[in-house]
Amino acid sequence: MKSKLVIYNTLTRTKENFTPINPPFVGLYVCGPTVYSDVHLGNCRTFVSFDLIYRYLLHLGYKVRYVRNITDAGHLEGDQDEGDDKFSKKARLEQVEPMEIVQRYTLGFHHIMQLFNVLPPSIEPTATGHIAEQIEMVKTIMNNGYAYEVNGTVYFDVEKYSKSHNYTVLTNRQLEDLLANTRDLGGQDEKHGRLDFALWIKAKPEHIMRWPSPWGWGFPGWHIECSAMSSKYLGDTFDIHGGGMDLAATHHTNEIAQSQACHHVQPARYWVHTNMLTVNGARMSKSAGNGFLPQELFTGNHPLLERGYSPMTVRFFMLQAHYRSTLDFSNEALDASDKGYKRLMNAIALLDKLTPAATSDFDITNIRERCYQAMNDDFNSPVLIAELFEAVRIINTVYDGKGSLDQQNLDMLKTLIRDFVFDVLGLTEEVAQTDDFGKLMDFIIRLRLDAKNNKDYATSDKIRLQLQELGIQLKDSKEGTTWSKV
RNA sequence: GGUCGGAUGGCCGAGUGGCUAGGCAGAGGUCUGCAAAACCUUUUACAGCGGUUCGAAUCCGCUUCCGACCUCCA
Repeated sequence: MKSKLVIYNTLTRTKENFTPINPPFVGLYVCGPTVYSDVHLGNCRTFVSFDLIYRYLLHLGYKVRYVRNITDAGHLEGDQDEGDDKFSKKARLEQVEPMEIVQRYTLGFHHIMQLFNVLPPSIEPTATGHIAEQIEMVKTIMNNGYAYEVNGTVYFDVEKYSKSHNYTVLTNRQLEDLLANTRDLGGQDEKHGRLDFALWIKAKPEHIMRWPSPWGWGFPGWHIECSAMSSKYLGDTFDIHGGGMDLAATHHTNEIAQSQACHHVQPARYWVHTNMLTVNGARMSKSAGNGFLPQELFTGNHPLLERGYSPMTVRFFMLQAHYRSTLDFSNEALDASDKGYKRLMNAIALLDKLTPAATSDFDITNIRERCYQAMNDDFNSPVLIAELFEAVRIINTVYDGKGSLDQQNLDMLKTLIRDFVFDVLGLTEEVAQTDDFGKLMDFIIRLRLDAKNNKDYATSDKIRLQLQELGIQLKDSKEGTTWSKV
């Protein structure tokens, strides 16, 4: 296993060598979507980023159990531990059952993930499917003395926890500062401490999504589901826990506290946080109204978009930035990625047309080594892509007859492309050249060649221009004619 | 206000104490019936001011600006 993989760990704020607890197995947990509305592009970036991580771990030969949850209960409007959960609110607005909301947006999420060629996780557990586990966990935390019940709601006692544990381990903040910036407890507030958060919430009479518990009818708090489900499927301590950076300060901080209070161990060894997608420098978010839905991006049907971009162009765009950097969205940047992606794919399409020579002007081993170096350095996909464009130049040069590859290097080049472009980056060719459409194109190209051989340039140009209007670009060369979608 | 992270050429975006990132765009050239593509060459750079160093865009300090989190968000 060529594994000198280093991963940036939010817990230590440094890059660390990746050493699984129980190799070759790797446990990976990622906080999934809350399915009360459509996923926007920023959400997608996180899942594409972890798809890259998952794919590379698989490529290295690890047996990865990838758990990514669906939050379908307990996520409140405003994190004040009061009011409605997001599903009930949306359901009331649309006059449907909350679980209809859950179903609709879960299906939508899966559809979008497929378009982005994001591999499904090994297990995709839901919060509503693990109510019993969550209740058990809350009971244990209470028994361990880190939670208390008030009128059917159970709160986590942050103050008590922080006497023996580092509550702010992920964010390095001072507890006093947190306290200073938290609102005053009102007279009617049930919480003992300002930072306390709900593990279990008493259902109001009108609340539809509710389950029986030792504390009466209620529903789980937002954070407890991830603790309960990650420990159920990956163990009390597992290898990697991931999510968007925005979750670190609250959700993940509380997850760690709950898990510690329950199991007396850190839940995850490596905490990985992906950065935000921005628009004009500001974070894309649901509430700011600057979010794109994937469908709007694909069709170009949005005021900020000049045209539509294909899912693979968008995936490529995302992978051209490192997952821990913000990525700024713009039409210009998408255009550049679109052309770059097509350049990459056009070169790959030429790969099968290359004929091996007796000698080789290029050494693919070096490029391969650099590709691994890039990915081993905290999954540096932009550097990987830069290396792959080196391979693109080699392919084009050989195709132009200005350089040669022997059989061994040609085979290595094909393996390199398969491994890194398709397996690790998860890119796909959006138009297959071998299907019926491709056969049809071959036929048209032969017709045009006949015309050209007869010096009937009027006909050959007509064919070329007509195809261009249909969005298909012909390219003549010594080896023959190829085509690509514009 | 607190914590954290940024500021790289026309745009996006890597990286690093001395060696070309890459993509897109621009310029010139080669090839070509035309077109496109490809290939070659090439212009524009590391926010500002100090300091450390033989040498800093890269380390340190200060300044300015920006963002994220601290209230729901991947």
